Amino acid sequence: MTTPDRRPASERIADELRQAISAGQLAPGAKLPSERELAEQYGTARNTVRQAVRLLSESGLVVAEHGRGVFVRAASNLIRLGNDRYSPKHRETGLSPFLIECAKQGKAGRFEVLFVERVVPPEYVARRLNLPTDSESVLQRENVFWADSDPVQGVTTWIPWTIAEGTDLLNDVIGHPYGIHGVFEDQGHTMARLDDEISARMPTPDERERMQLPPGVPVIDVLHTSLDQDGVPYELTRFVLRADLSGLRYNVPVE
Amino acid sequence: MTTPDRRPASERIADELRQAISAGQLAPGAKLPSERELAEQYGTARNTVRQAVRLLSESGLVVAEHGRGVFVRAASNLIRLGNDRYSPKHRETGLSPFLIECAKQGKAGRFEVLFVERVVPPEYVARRLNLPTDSESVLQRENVFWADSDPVQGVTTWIPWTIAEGTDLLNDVIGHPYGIHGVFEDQGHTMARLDDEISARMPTPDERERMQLPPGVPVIDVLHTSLDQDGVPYELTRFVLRADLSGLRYNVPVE
DNA sequence: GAGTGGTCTAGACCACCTA
DNA sequence: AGGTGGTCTAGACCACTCC
Repeated sequence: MTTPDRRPASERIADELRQAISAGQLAPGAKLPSERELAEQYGTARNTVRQAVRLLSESGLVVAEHGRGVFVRAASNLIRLGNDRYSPKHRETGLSPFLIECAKQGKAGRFEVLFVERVVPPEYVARRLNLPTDSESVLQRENVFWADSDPVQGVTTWIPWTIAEGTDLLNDVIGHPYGIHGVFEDQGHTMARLDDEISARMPTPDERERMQLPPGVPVIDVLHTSLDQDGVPYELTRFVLRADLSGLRYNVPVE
Repeated sequence: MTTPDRRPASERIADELRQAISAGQLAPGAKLPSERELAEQYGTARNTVRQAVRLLSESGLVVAEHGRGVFVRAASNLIRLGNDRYSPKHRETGLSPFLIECAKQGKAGRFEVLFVERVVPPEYVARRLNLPTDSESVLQRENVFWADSDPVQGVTTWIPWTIAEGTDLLNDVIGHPYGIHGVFEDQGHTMARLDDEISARMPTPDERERMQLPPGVPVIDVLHTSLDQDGVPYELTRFVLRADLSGLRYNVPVE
């Protein structure tokens, strides 16, 4: 006689499915039996099976698609962004670092401009850029980046109004051949250092919707500050990345 | 007449609670009404309230404690590790970078050694260290780091056996005043560059247990490679960090 | 229209915490 | 003992997909 499994039924079911997946009986892309079928197989209520599926989905093993079924998630290469995304050596290609990385992975990258406006900065922006929070002291630009048909990044950039005023940065489309950072250089700010603060968290409901995030996928939240040749911060960008499709990489000297 | 809210009741409830939290009516540490009370207030079944609480918990706003209640999570400063964790300037303190960071945040840091053994390296380790996978070519060391009473990091280090053999690295306690990296320097490897590959994901059930992770908290997974003065990789460390208590920071030159 | 996942109900019992 | 969250049941209807 075997020892009875005293754990909750939902965990037991999740475990059996997990094993079937790692054993290859359920290959990436394969469809699981429907929740109603599983409930009957295991002799439980459908809600219990749903709880099991949620456990798997939270650890990123499966994705539920409404009206279609639950599928084993295919492992995919991460698009890695890192310190070299601003390197001058990528200049000559005329492509933004995101598009270069997409090309490497054989994906089609594109982006949309959502919002360009002069605003009052949030506190965490003002603090890092040494600006006041009591006036419209920054220009805010918002973009979304896509790889193939997946939205993978939300990007918000804040630029001190004293720098942005009267430049191409106010337009949706940046005319400068080197993009936004080309404009900064024309204004006398060359990026000498970057300061990236990185966190990970679950997405807000808003982000979940905008990035079409499957449940159980976290986001990587990067607060990037650009520092010029004099150590002055002149631009701050917040990247929110889908953690299942992207990552970061820093290959840097030890100082 | 106002437009009826057509979203699911669970989302509506989650939203109202979210607003109460951000408005400060429910301060950090405060206890929410019990699920049964909320169900009655909103005129729904308890399961619906539970779904709402799950949504909040997944975005890290609240924590449910079995038998006690659901509490607004206190915002806590992140312990940020980054490129300067290996900087020689921290040498003189005689503290490891993790302990320094803990001290800054006013927390008590400590660590445990779980495992020190010669092993066959996993493929991703062998590839980055240019080692074979068909022999016990590396020394593997595992640690857990604590801040106050919370386990915040699992750390696994792999060192080529040719470097580790006969050194202090085989012992649980490293005698060298500069720690593990002091030993590497004695062996002729000074860290000139680091290469950190960063991802985020939900924890495995195993990690969830070992780090006592509340549900809905992701982990940050860092694969760190140390490169010496000749560009040779001589050590690889994998950090798994609780994303709710820790983050990363890279302040680096643009090359 | 048939089948799928998403949401919801109105109960029940268990495991844990506090008093 | 009484209250809390955790799990579970056996239904129901809705929203979406595919044929």
